[in-house]
Amino acid sequence: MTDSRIVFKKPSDDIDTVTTTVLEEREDGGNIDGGITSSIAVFNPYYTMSIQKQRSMLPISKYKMQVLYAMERFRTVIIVGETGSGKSTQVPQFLMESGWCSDRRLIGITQPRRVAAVTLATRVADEQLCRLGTKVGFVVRFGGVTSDETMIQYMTDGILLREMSSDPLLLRYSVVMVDEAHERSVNTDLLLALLRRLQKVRQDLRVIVSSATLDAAYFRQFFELNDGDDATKDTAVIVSVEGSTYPVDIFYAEKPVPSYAKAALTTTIDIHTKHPSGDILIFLTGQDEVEAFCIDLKEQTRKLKNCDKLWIVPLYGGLSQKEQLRAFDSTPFGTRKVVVATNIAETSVTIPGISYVIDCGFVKMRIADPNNGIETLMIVPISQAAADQRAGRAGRVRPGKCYRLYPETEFKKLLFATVPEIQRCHLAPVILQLKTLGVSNVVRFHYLARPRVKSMANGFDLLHALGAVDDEGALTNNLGTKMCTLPLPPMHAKVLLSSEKFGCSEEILTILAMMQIQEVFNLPRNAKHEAELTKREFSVAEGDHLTMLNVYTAFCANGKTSKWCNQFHVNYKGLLRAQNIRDQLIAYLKKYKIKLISCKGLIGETEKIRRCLLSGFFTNVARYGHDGCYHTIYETSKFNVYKGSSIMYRSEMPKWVLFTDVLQNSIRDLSEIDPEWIQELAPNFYEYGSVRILI
DNA sequence: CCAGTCCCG
Repeated sequence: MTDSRIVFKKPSDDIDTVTTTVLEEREDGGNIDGGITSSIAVFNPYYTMSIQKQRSMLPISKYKMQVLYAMERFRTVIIVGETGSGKSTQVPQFLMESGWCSDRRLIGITQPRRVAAVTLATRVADEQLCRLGTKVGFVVRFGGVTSDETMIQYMTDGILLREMSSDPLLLRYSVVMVDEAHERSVNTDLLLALLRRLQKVRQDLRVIVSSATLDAAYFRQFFELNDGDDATKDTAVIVSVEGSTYPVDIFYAEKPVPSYAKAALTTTIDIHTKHPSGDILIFLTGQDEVEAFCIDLKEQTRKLKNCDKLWIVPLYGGLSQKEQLRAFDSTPFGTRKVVVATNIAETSVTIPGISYVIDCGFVKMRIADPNNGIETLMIVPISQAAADQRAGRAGRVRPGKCYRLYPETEFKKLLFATVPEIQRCHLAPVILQLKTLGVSNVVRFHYLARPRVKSMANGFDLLHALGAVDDEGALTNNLGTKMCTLPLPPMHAKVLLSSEKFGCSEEILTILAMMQIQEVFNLPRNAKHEAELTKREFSVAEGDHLTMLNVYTAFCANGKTSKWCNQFHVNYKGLLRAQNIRDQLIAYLKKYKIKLISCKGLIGETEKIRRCLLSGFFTNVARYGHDGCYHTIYETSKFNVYKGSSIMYRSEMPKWVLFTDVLQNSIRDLSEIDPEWIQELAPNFYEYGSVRILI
């Protein structure tokens, strides 16, 4: 441990950047005094009060008049407030109560996650003393509750993007509020850019940008950027940073710590004696590590005598809801809760009672290589902003401490902010989305953050090779427009749309649904060997995609029960989701009049399926090399095979494979292919004459 | 030995 520490300040300590900014106007300077006080909200401390009293106690309530004024006066209003300030629940109610729905138009609020849309709508319906789905409703992928009476509609951002393709002017809405804009996901970035564009033709549309951080200036600049039309030059910023932050002391390790578990328990933090109260949140990069760490903690607990008991909670997305909720349980007296989490605890889940955070400094992130377009799940250093966000989790109920398992010198080398997703991901889906909405020049579109030119070219190359766009880059009539509508990434959509031709749409439908879930098998550490054996039973020599088909078929044949899934270590939660997705895709196939044909029992059964997969995944093919690795055709990358792949059970590795998932340096979800098929199915993608291996 | 980030339609 070094002496270097950084002290997080309370909002009220920092007069320059926080308390003076209440409402800024750009045009006429008619400031309204916000009168910020330094009240700090903690984890719903008002739960004993009436709902109306609780509402009035929220920090945002003091800004009600400012919000309403700004909405009258400005077309875009940026609201900055911490989680817990009440902006997501209160602002829509302020607007509804002051007549913003009187012309039967809706206030729409977008959320990045489905659960948030549902829980916010439920809460607001409670506050309005109405049944969910009447005045207040929600819409998410697999359903929703709304009616003719609905005035406030919570939804996922994906739903609103989709709605824009059928109603480009969003005429149903008087106000659209984009919540969690600071997360800078592809969807929120696109929505903001599209809404800005829409404001030019819909003068009456109000946009609220809701963000938890102080980069309001960036959003404001974006909405005001003069591109020859200054009708959009009216934006107000309301900053209400009061939320729930207490000071957090930061401690750095002297040198980077290689082993999370040992370091955290022995050298960096003395969990048991030094600190009087507060639970501990530990950020690791992967689920596997989370489980391993929990086992370590168990060992420690056994060794402990005469000190705090530790209570061992893993938290990651793969857990069932019930298992996730264990992280919320309060601990018995004298017991300290230790939550070991993936980055799920950065955004999706907030655990109350945390006073200590241990930050490993890394995160797993999906990143596309702009050269070959291959998306890989990589372990990368976090940004300074992400490190501060993690630290902030220690200061929600009382002053806290954060231990960073790396030196301060390393912290200073980190990127200031996380690169927005649109600058890291594959752009083919983004291009399709914009094309659907009639953005003709996708390259010159006014992005919130401009993607790299090379990635853009790569996105177009793929869409062209798939047949979704023509030589001019315009959507092709049949394939292109259908691909835009399907709730699948472009390569997956291509596979589905060509499945009838290959005579195996029934099987492909199942495989694609299974490919949308994260893990097919659970391999618990305590029953690893047994789980391996049952997994082997399902495995097919030709590869993982046929294995997925096997699992789903067996799941259906055995009554789709959780009991069966547990017995065979199959991911029940995932399979139910696969079933939902499958049902939704069937509806699209009916709409497109694509017949459900099965190849079961026919000659060349698996060949049909693998050819069909290749019709969409021809960019992801690799050849087995003498070095025991798989190499892409132009030798741009080489990979190991993920040890959980079905083909690892084979005595001899297949010479050619297609892959549909990449983690770090390993390809996962492989199917064996014949290289002859590549030229047949993607005649224009590779320069066949020049590639010696294909001759 | 290699290693189940997180979400959206």
